[in-house]
Amino acid sequence: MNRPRITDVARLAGVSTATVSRALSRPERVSAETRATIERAIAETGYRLNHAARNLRHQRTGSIVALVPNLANPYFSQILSGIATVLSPAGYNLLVADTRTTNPLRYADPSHADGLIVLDGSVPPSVLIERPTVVVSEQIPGLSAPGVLIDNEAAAAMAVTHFADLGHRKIGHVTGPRGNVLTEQRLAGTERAASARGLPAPVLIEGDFSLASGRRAAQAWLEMTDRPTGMFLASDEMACGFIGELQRHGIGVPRDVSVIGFDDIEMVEHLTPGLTTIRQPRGAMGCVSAERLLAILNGNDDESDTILPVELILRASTAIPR
Amino acid sequence: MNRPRITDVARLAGVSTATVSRALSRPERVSAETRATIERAIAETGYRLNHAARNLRHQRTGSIVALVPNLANPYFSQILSGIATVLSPAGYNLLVADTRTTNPLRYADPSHADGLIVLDGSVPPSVLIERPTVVVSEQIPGLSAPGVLIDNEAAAAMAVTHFADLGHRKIGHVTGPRGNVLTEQRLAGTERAASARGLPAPVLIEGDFSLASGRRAAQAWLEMTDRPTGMFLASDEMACGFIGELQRHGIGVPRDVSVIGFDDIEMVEHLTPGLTTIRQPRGAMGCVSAERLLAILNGNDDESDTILPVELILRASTAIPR
DNA sequence: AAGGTTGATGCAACCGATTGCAGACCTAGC
DNA sequence: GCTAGGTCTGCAATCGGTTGCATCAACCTT
Repeated sequence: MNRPRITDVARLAGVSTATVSRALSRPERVSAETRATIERAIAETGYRLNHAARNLRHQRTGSIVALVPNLANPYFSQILSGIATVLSPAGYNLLVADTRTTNPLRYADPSHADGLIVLDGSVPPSVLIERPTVVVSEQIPGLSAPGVLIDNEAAAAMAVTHFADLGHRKIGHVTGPRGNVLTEQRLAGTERAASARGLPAPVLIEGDFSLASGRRAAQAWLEMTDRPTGMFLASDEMACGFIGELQRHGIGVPRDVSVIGFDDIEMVEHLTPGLTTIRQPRGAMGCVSAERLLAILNGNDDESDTILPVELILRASTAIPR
Repeated sequence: MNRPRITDVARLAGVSTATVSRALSRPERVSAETRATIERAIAETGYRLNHAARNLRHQRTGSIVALVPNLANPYFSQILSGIATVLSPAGYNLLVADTRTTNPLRYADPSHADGLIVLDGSVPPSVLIERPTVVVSEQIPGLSAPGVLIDNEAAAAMAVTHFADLGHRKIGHVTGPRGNVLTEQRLAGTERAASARGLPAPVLIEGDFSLASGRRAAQAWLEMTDRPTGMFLASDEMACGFIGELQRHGIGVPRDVSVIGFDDIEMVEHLTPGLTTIRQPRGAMGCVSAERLLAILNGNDDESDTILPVELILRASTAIPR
């Protein structure tokens, strides 16, 4: 037995398919009596709407695609989770594409998705102009899509200011890869805040956000003659690597050096010592980006960026310098 | 200007839409000459196939949905990542649904997805019978879908055997919630291995896989008069909570108690001490489950379960008892 | 009572492809 | 020269709904 179609319901209810369709999508356009008959027929046949057919007619797909650089990375999956909370009640499906394994071009196609949420700053803007797009976390140069961002400069300034408040004077900063938007913004904030508090220019070490580069930064720190007492690292992963490597060399955190990270990924709460860090509101970033995209799809959006507030989470990796 | 349709290409090439369609899907059925003309017309119009229309005609969706209990949990996102690697080259879209915020029934519908990969053992089997389904990690009682699983009992036995090898005699086990399939299997393995090695019956503490329940287990351990020297916890999260709480009370790991976790979630490598644990091959579980589902969709599958091997990862949280 | 509303319903075109069937043409075989 | 077989292509139905427009009855106005 085949799946019942709208025709079957219509026949059983003794009305046209048009009426059944209307009873489903705009019940108020159908008389109460007919509606009841139709509902009975639907129940009897076990009819269920074919979304593919409806979507074809409506020239939409009912899906939103999220482009993530690495699905296995918890940083992104928490944003995804926020996106899902908003999309699902709105009746949209969430399609997830890992840009390492999937060609993003595939989803620029209108017959795949109604809109895109881009979590990967390295996606070429040419891919994205075809569909409504919102970018999260990383702005894409050359793309005029609304972004859901944080104020990286102010966030970095918070970290440095915290060091200053504790009495640190010699600050170090481990950056992300040079040229990256996030890197430059966090660096600018670091230098601005240091100068605003009358501290000497921060010592810079280049990293690449990865754990390994944090370890290398620790080596660099160990070799310094005049070591910074407060180290601000542009990602929590680097901070983990940094602390781990120092501990291996008998350096105490925060006894010998205070450390601040960036992101507040889940694990850093459980490190010993717990990592003081800048929390990005990842769930909220996901929610807001989904809301913004839905607004665009509904035709009421203002094109502006949304800046979400960050928070300095105080844990045990920072202390007064000795 | 509207998006070009197959009709536009046909008109420009001077052929029927049927021929264009064939040139696209079965080029060998079209003469080389016509094919060339059509390709030129496609290039000129910038035509791109509408997948929604094709899928409607083919009675398929081109999407596979993954049902996850919690998208923000890295344990699941790594499985998802594995799924994505397989699905994408096969031309399928990956739809992700968080069962906390989405009604799984929505995706039982054939007009939404061609098949399901279920990572949530609590999804009622009635939802799943309608579509080809593969379950991952947790078997669902009453559902006869192929599963991609690990041998939880053997895995637990590995942990206990390791304790025995180190010379521990008094073993404790923090379980998941009683009644859960995973809980019972791991418990059975724990008890079997203990008895096989001639150890006294393990001390049991009930947990629920969460960090907080690991902390509670630590309280319970602290209050014991005859404390187990080797504690095996049924999840890494619990192990984190357990160790953190003990350290807060000045108990050294592995100095005073050795600890083994379960899962090998990413963060436990970076704890101090690094956690000895049972690694579940999450990426592989994702890959295999996707492959199995594709096999079912292509009509060649054998209905059996796939058991993937686990591995005991030795780190610094286990040592010879003092 | 004629004309104007309003509300409920049906007709049939449409979304954009795919495909069974049949016709046109060509070649080869006898 | 005629037919069988093969290749290439087009016609038109189909997937399963949606919706603009037309129709018609009932009710309202004046």
